[in-house]
Amino acid sequence: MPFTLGPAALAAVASARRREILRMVWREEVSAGAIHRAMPDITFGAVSQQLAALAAAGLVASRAHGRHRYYRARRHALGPIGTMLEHLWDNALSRLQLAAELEQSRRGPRARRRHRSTRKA
Amino acid sequence: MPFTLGPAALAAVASARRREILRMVWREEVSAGAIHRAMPDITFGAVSQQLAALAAAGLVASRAHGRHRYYRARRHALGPIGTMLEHLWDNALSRLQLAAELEQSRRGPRARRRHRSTRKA
DNA sequence: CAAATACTTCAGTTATTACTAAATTACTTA
DNA sequence: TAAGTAATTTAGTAATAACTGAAGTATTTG
Repeated sequence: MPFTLGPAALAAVASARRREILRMVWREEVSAGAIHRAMPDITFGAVSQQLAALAAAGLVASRAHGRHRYYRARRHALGPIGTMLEHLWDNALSRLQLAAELEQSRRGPRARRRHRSTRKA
Repeated sequence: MPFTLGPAALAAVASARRREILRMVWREEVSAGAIHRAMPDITFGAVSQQLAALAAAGLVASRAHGRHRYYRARRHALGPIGTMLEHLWDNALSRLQLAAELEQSRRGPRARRRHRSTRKA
């Protein structure tokens, strides 16, 4: 039983943010923290939530080691969708599209400005 | 240039409602009205909007004839996603899933109860 | 041309999703 | 065991998507 790719998987890859994460863990295991460091425009919590969504859809597997948790894509489970994503990623045009999408698709509240330590000496 | 399948296509097939429509027009041309008749739980307007979304994503083509408009899937444009959808549809299990999803995935306002003529004689 | 039919578009409503900030859990190490 | 680090979880907020009901656009037909 090689895992039947369901509607949840389609919903999961419909999000630009989740595709960005999927891409990071496509060929190697990456920790949640490292993924967050690569997308500093959102909080660690937000990254964790998206990882949970990908895992629930069966698109990534995870492994705990110490206080880290490593994620990797379950490529074989993605079947034809995996092929599609690889094409998408190979395509230079779509790299621009991704940037534009991430810019535009940002939902939810905007991060409040952090008071940098410049203030108050 | 055989149409590059973009992120919009992924978003389009992420919706259970749109997949249901895609399936109807997968092997034959079907008019907007006929599609609506097959899904009487939503309005004609809602169907028209979803058809517009599918068309914008390049997943369906349409042809006007008289006062009808006929839609059909652009199967070749879907590439690997098409394959995936066909697998999904062939699978008896996912047929049950679809029913459950359509039941649950309904968004937006609920249709207001029509006052049946029983009231007020 | 008026009425009917087939469909699309618009404005408004609601449900869901993607986030934030903060609280919490789990593990490691001093 | 206390403090620190890595991650998850929770409660609340904002933006978007899927609807409804109604108005608008063509096209056919009496």
